[in-house]
Amino acid sequence: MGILERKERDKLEMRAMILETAQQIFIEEGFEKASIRAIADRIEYSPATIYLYFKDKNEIFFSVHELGFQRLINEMTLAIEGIDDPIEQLRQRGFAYMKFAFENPEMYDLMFILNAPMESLKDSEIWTCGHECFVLLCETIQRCIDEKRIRISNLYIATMSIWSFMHGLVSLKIRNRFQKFEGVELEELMKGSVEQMIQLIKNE
Amino acid sequence: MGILERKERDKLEMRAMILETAQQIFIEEGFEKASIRAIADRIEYSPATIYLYFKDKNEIFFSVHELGFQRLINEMTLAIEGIDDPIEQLRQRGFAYMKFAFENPEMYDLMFILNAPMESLKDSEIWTCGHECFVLLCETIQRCIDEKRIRISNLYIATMSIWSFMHGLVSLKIRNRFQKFEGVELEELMKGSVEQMIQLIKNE
Amino acid sequence: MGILERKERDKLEMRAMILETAQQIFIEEGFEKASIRAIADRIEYSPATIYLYFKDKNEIFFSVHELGFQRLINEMTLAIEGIDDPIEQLRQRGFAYMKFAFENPEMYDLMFILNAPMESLKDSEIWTCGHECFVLLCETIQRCIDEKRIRISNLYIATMSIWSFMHGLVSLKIRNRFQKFEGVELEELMKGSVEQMIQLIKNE
Amino acid sequence: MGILERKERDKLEMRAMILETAQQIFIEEGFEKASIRAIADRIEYSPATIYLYFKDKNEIFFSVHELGFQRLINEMTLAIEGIDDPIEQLRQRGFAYMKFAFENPEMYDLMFILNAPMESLKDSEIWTCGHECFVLLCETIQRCIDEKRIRISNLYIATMSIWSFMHGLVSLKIRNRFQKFEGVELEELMKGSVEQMIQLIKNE
DNA sequence: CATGAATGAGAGTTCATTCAT
DNA sequence: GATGAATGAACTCTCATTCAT
Repeated sequence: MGILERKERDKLEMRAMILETAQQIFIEEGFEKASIRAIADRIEYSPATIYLYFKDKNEIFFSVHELGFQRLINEMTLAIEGIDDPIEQLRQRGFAYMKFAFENPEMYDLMFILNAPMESLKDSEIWTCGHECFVLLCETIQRCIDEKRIRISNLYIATMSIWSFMHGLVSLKIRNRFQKFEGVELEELMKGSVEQMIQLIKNE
Repeated sequence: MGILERKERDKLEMRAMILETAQQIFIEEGFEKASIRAIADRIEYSPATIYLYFKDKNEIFFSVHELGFQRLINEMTLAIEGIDDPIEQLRQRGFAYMKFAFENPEMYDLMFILNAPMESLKDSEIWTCGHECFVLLCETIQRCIDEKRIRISNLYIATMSIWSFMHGLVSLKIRNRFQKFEGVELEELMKGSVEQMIQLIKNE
Repeated sequence: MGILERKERDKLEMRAMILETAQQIFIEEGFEKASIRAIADRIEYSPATIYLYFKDKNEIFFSVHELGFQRLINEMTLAIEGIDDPIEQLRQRGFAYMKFAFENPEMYDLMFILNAPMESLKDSEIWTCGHECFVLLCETIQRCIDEKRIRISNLYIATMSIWSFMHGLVSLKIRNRFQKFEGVELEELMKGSVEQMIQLIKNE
Repeated sequence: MGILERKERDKLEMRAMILETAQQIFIEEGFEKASIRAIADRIEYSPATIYLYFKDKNEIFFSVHELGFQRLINEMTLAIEGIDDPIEQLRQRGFAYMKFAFENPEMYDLMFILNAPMESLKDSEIWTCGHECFVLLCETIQRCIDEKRIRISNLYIATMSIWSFMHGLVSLKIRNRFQKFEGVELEELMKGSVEQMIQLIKNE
């Protein structure tokens, strides 16, 4: 029925609107400021309304962080379009990851640094969205291994190392621990580090 | 003179006491629980008194995180005692860093993840304590470079890369993003990654 | 006619369903948990629908408490089946009352303690269901008086006294004011009190 | 020191003021309306201030109900002044209890009907204030028993029965379940019931 | 020096109820 | 007849901070 469909669509739109707003607020003002009330104010609904669409605050931020992963997954997929060489794929995905983090630092925070979204995961559940993103990285690395293009043979170790390296880079930057490097064209330096890392793991 | 000196000494002692207590509380109960009132209660002074010694909460946590750095610097100094080989120094310092993080996760949080302590830095100031620690790492790496033991020649890039890698490892663990690896002897895997990293950067 | 009748019947069925559900919920989870939404959820209708059948929450609880009275009246009727001696009837009805209260404490609450159901009574109305139950007690007591089996001659005073005594017993228990007696086989003590009361009012 | 004493006194006065206000509000508007905010508004302090003097809402209402018991105990003590005959003491204490309940119905509610104050008692604690009041009743009854003035020999049963009877009377009245008797000079009838009860338990 | 007292601002959440559709 | 959507008005409680004394 057209009516049911429309209602369903409206409902989804409202959810999307809440999520979009929540996202905006903490991108602009940080996670701490993103209270239920603040969201409600901005969409010009009452706080109670929010609870019609989400169980509690954690559910909202878990959903927002899923949105973030959709975007990141998208970026990392686009990043290798038309590229066949697995090392080049790795490089491009690394840069895409960094770019995402710098363009959306609050979102990156939520996705990879804050405790909040993980706390809303019940024990039985799994960090699905994080996993999907992780799989993308694994694919590229698996190809690198299969084609003997990198000097690491264990997939787990390779993935963990590369991800950790990338996360360390961006999170130290985001949380302002790279002050010592400021003034030296920090972002250039970071890109240089990624490049260096690739040179190191590359076979020959 | 004696009087002034005593006053000065008293003041320092009080500061130290507050810091020690603040440290205790959030090592035991986490950052969230370490409210001004909680600290005041434990030292049996009033909250207002704390403001005689510290400008605000962030300043306290900045100072506490300095304590953390003293301990980390100590660990990293001990780690290389009697070791001359720079690569071995690097390995031991890496493990010491990891050990510190896992044994003091709340402190590591404060030192390298939380925004709070950095927010108390005025623009003119510098992250001194972080710097000292950083310098230790630089020394080892500089020796590695000088003696051509690693495949990186730029000190900045080398330090940034190695530190990022280490920080990524421990912070993803602390913030629970390594769920995918759980069950695979996570800590073993992490140590394996560090070892792998050393193999990669080592010359020959 | 048929249509109107059916509609009328449907309406009554819906009311009954709502009441039955409301009753269930607070028997299981207590008065506090029995929100309009909780009822609506369980019957799988919307909260708004409930307002088509009941003016407000109090009216629902008034009706539910009527259900309770139906059950209590039933118990008190069964209690004297085959018993002719009015004193014995009194005893059995007393025990039946106590039993009902202990087996349905939340319902007893609603019937005799909570304000909610009485608040829905307009001034002109009368507490009919309470009255019916009251009448049963009066009948037995009237017989006791007529046959000179008790030492009280005024029906009002006798009824008020006996009911008050019974209600006092069970309500102090339900609301946890008998802590001092805990450990002394409280329920035994209470039955002893009832028996004692009967001995006291009995003639000879 | 005078200063310390004054401060101590001020503190106690503030506590008393909060309690007095809390009491007023729910005497005037009922327990449900007696929110922390309502209290704060009336004393023209902020809600947060209340928490400087009381741990939480339950503690306030527990304290208020203690005040009530002080008053009740006082009334019940005065009630027997100059009276030696234990039966007469019992009568006077019964009337004093009833009078208290009718003059302070909301307070009686809190003391003997509402769950709230009991919930704030930890398991280890005991309902001290209720106990003290209870003891008064016991004393009188014990004397009645010792002097063989009543037809009950078991102190527990006697106390439980008499208290229950009295509580039943006043609580059914307070909670509006005596509608059937309205118009018959309800309060007279109730006093008649008390008198009747005394006649029944009296020896000879 | 130390503090008791106070607070403004804000948090998340729940509920009975209404009304256009 | 039924309801989805919405809300206003509450609720308790916590916190960093200030200031007169």
